Amino acid sequence: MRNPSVVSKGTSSSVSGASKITPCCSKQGLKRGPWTPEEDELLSDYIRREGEGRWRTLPKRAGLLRCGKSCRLRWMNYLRPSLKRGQIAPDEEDLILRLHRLLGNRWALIAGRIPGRTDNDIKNYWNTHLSKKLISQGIDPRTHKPLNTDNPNSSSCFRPLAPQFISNNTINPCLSSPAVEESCNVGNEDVVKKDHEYPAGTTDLNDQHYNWQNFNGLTALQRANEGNEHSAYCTGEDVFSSLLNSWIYDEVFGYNSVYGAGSISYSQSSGHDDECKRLIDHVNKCF
DNA sequence: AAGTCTCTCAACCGCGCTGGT
DNA sequence: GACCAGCGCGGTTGAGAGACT
Repeated sequence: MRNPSVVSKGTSSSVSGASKITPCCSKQGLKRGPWTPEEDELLSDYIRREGEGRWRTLPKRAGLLRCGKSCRLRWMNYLRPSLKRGQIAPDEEDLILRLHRLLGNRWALIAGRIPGRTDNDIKNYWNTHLSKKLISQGIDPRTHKPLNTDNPNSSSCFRPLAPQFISNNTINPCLSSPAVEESCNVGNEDVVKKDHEYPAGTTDLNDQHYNWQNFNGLTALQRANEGNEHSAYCTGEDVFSSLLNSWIYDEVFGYNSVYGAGSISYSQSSGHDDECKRLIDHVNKCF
């Protein structure tokens, strides 16, 4: 944990570039570091009364000497009543693995599929447990493929599934799952608006210069994850959510063969291809 | 008991996106 | 279209706790 402190001139953000100061964190007199129970109570009480949002002005209104960012983080990662504390269960771990293979390091997206867990939880758990576990099993945690020491560049071809499917109407040839490619490359159709083309020559989605997190389909997916799943097929968001669910739980990924038998059992969706086509048709209509 | 090492995870930082003007 | 404020995300840090010597 970081030492409680008060921000003064010359914090790291201001040192690195005076022209690029994050305003809410550059104010003098703001407290940093671990939150006290009193601060937690102030923040919780305020949000219970007034609701979330307007983080920028929240600290002042709530009587806190914190920046809005810090308040948001504390609420999202620790104080929200819906949060689940304690160890990650085996079924959650299995889900994280599946989702990470699909989405890569999109922790917020992954967390959106796991009730009560935050992106920070997932990220920490991945970095401290799962990546090591996969390595010990001879699996590259980044690519989810067997580690190949002979060919250190073999992983460069890997891309998580979502961007190929969502941002390109042509499926990338480097897709790791031919079955997915086959089932989702339906007539080479546009699935969603092409606001964010996958940059030519980009070989690694973890490349920080290419950020697809806010691609329409994924933000839509996130919103869908936030509680609209009951109204399936009403919006594009719901379709993505449904589609993702079917991907996660379908045997098309052959997960059992890689990670061993899962600790949870999902009913296999019969007619997966038909379902995919139906969903994609619907998405086309929505957009 | 004391010192050192390792692990965990809360918190911070910087960047990119969105929406308003 | 340009600019700006606010928000959300992924990567990283480092204090504290526990394990080990």
